[in-house]
Amino acid sequence: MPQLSSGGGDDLGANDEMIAFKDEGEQEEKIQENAFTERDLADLKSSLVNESEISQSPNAAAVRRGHQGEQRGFLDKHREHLDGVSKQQDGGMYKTPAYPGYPFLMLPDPYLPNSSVSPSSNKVSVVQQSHGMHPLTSLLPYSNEHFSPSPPHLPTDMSQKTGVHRHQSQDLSGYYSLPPGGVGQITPSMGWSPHSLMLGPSGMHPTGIPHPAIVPPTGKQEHEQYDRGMYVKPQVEAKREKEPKKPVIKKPLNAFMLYMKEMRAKVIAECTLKESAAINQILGRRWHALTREEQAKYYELARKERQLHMQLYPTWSARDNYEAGLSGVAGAKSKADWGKKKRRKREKQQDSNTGGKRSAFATFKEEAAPAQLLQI
DNA sequence: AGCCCTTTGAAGGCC
DNA sequence: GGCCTTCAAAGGGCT
Repeated sequence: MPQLSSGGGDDLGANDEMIAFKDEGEQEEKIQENAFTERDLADLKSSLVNESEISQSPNAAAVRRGHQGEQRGFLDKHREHLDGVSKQQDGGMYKTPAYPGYPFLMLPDPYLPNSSVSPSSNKVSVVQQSHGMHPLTSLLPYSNEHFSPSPPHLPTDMSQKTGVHRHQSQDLSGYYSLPPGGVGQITPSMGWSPHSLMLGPSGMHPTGIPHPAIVPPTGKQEHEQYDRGMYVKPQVEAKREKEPKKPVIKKPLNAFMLYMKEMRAKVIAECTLKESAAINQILGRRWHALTREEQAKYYELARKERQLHMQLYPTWSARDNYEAGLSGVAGAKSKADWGKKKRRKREKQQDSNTGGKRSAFATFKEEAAPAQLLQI
């Protein structure tokens, strides 16, 4: 198993090493990249705005009018934001060998009505929270309060599955100590956020530690009906409750996913876009435009997420969610459906290899922003 | 209702 | 070890 082969150290993030970008002329390239990103974002935005204008968006014209300034403002803000982060993390993970603990501690009140941890947060609270918040807030539920140096609920030997061994990582308490004033930019909308404390019974880890990675088998985590104790059972779910199913433990988010969670709202606000596919494209490009240090922040976060996940669910394997087809909305897909999906994907790939049917979005991409969009 | 699209990264299986 | 596949989030679009 890969985990085993990681050398047994506490570095579960062996794979979190930074992607080696071109070293040659890197700075220049980075600058060009940023400049390009601006241009490119403008292209994408304007094409998308045009498109939405056509499709009767009443704000589209106004958006386009304020387009240039807005974009400029956003990029500046973005840089300031990142600068701020860098400053906050000065002496952080790459300067200090022993990572002193993350400055992640502004605890947003998850119970505030406007908090983006609300079920509808991603739809409504488009402008907010990301600033001044840090993704690691999501780790708060696993602070010292829950984690004693040797969690009593964790067996010394985690291996329960044959061939599965998820080693016990080092004392995490150091990671989750709460340095005074250590306020990062935590987005409460990120997966492992304090609101997970409100998880219903199905979101409760057997150890008693609630975890957002555990979602009811009936649906996507993002629906978050368990939020703030305001959970009201939809009929369908009430039905399903009759036949108890195993709670779903989701994969921990990787660095890019964490980045997306944090930045999505910003991009949506700035670009007046909602289509996730387009947003994700922009985010993907921005991700590449980040400096190594900036990316490192997210790799580190992701590493910690994995560590926690591993400690909480030592026997969990990513494979667990494969055949169950648990990522679907219904969450109750049959193996047959899963097989179908697999086949479809294979066929799709074959199609693309043989110049088969292309997605509408791919077509749109090429029409909207020809060569530039695909660069970086 | 449920899948698709789109992104990157992690993990697991297969050869 | 390299390659391939699946899943993680998100939400509009499409069937």
